Amino acid sequence: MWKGKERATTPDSDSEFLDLNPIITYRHLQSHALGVKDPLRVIALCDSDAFYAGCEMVRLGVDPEQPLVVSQWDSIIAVNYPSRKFGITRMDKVKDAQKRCQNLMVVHVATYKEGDAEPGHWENPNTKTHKVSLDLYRRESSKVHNMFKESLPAGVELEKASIDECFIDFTRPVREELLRRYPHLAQAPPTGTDTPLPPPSTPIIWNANTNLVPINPKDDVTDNPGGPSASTRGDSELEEPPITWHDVALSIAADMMERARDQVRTKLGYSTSAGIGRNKFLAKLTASYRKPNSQSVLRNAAIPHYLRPLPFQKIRFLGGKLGNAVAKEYEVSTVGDLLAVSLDEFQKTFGEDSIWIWEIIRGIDRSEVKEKPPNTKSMAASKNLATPVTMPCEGPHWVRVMAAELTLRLNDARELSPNLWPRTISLSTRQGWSVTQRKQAPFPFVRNVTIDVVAAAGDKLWKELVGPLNSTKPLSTKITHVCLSLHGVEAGEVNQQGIESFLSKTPNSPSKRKRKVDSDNEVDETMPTSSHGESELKLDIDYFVCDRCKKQITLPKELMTASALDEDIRRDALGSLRAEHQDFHFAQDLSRMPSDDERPRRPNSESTIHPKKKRKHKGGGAEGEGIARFFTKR
DNA sequence: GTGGATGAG
DNA sequence: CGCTCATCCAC
Repeated sequence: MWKGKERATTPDSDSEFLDLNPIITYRHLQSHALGVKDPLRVIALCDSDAFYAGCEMVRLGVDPEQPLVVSQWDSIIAVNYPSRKFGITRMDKVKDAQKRCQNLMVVHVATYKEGDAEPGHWENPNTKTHKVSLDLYRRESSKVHNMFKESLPAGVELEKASIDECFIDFTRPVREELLRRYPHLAQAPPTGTDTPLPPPSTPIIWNANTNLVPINPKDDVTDNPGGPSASTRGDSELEEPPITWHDVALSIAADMMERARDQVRTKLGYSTSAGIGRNKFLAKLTASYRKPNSQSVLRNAAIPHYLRPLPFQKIRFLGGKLGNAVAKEYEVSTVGDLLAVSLDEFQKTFGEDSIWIWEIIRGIDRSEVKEKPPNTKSMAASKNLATPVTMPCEGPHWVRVMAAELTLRLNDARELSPNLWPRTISLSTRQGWSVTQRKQAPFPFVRNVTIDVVAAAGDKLWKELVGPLNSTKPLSTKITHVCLSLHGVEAGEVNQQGIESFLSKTPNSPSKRKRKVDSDNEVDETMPTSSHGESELKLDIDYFVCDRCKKQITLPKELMTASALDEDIRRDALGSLRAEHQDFHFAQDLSRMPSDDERPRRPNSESTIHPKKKRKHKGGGAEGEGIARFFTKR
C-alpha cells in the first residue's frame, strides 16, 4: 500500500541528491586521510565481459568474433557478446541456442570424474559420473587480478569483489596526479587552506575510449549507441554545468583505468568493462552503462538523471526478497519512485538498517574499497545428483569426486599461503527439495593433504550421516544433493615463509649435508628394485612397501629424472611419501572408529602435526616445485 | 555444531 | 525448481 502521501521534495528537482557539487578546498587536496568523505574520491569497478566465455576463448584461441557459449550439462552458463546478438541468454538450453545460431561454438565447462587428478574439458561429460569444476575461472581470475595490481599506479586500493570483478580506489594516485598537472593547487593562497579551489580553467580532455554518462536526459543516447554523442550534437537546449575538480579527478582515473584494462586485454586476452564514479555503488552501476570492452564515467552532475529511471531491483542486495518487499510495499519500481519515500517510512517498515536504502538511491555509499585476503574462508564442492543415491554404499564414490576437487583447490591456495589450514570439514546431503542434513568434524591433522585423507574424512561423515559405507540397504529417502566443504580455511600464525625458509635455511647443498633418516623411514632394502628401467641411475631407494596394506609406494617420475637426482633428495622424498601414507592410514583409522571412541595412536610422532604448531624441519632441500612438494611443508 | 536464508552470477 | 558457490545468522 502506498503510504508516501507527503512528499518532502519536488519530484522534478535534483534536491534529493545531496552534495552533488561539494566545495573543495586546498585543505581537502592536502589531506591524506579523508576516506569516504573525500570530495575528490574516485572509485572504479572493473569486470570482465562474459568472463567464463572469455576464459574458454583464450584457452582455445578462438576468434573474438566467434559466437561462443559455455555450457553446463544442457544449460548455458555464459554467453559471449557475439552470441548475444542472436538473442541467446544465460539460462537458455544448448539446443535452443544452437537453433538461433548455426555457427555457435558450445564449450562444456571442465569436469571431473572419480579418479581424475585434474578437471578436464570433455565434449560430452555425463552428469551421472562427472562434476563440474570452476577451477579454470578461479585461476584466470587471479591472473587478471594480479595484472591489475601490476598495471595500476601505486597507491590504489584494490578489492576483489567476485570472480570477475574488482573495485579500485583511485583517490590517492589521482590526487597526486592532480597536483602534478596543476602545481598551483599545491600552494594555498593567503586566505588559508580552507579557501575553495579556483574552478578548473582548461577543458577536460577525456580519454578517447571513455564514455560519459550524459547529464541531461535529452542527451541520452543509451538506446542509440550509434547516434551522435552529446558533445558533437550541439542541439542540446540544456546547459551543461561547469567542470569541477572532481570531474578532472574522474578523467585522470579514466586514463589510469584504461591503461590497466589495456594490459589485461593485450597480455591476457580478456576484455573488460569499467565504471568510474564517486563511490562503489555508482561505479558498479556505471560499469554497465556500455558493454562490452568499454568504460564509462559518471560525473556527479549526471547522477540524478542516471539514477531516477533505474529499476531499483537492479541494485545490489535489492535484487532479491528485500527488493521485492520494497516494491510491493510502496508499489514502485524505479529509484525515482522510491525517492518519495521518507527515511522515517523506510525505517518504520524495514528497520533501522534500511537507511542504507534511503542513501543508496540518492547515490550515497560510504562503503570502502578494502583489500581482502586472497583466499576464501570456505571451499565447497557440491553436486546435484541427476541419479539420486539410494544406498549408503554409493557415498564413497561421490565423496571421492568432491574430495579430489577440494584437495586440488586447497593445495593450490597453499602455493600462495603455505600455512593455510581448514578448521573443519563438513558433508551435507539433501533429500528431496528442502531437507538437508550436515555433519562436520575437525579437519584431520596431516602433513600433506591428499585426496585419500580428505576422502577418508568425508567417508566418516557420510557414515554418520547416511549409513555404513558398504551398506546396500535402500535408503528411505533418496539423496539428491551432496556437498563436501572446508571451513575456517585460514593461515596458521607461525612459519609464514613455509617451504621457502626451509629451503633457504640449509647452508650447504643438500647432497653434502649429513642427515639421519628415521628408522621408520628407512627403505626396506630387501624388496626388489624398481622397474623404472629408463633411468640409468641407481634406484635402490625409490619405493617402499607399506606394512599395513602391502601397497608399494613408488617415487614419482619427477624424482626419477637425472635433473632431480640426488640420493638424499630421493631418500627424503620417500620419507615424506611414507609419512604421508601413514597419515592416510591414520585418517582412515579415525574414520573407521565410532565417534566417541578413543583416538588411535599415531603411527609415529613426526608423521602428523598440529597445523597451528610450529614444527621443526628435518632434512631435505631441493629446487623446483615438483620436488618441493615432497617435503614437509610446515 | 546444525540448519536455513539470502544472494550472485 | 538450473547449478555452483559464498556468507551470515538463529538456535
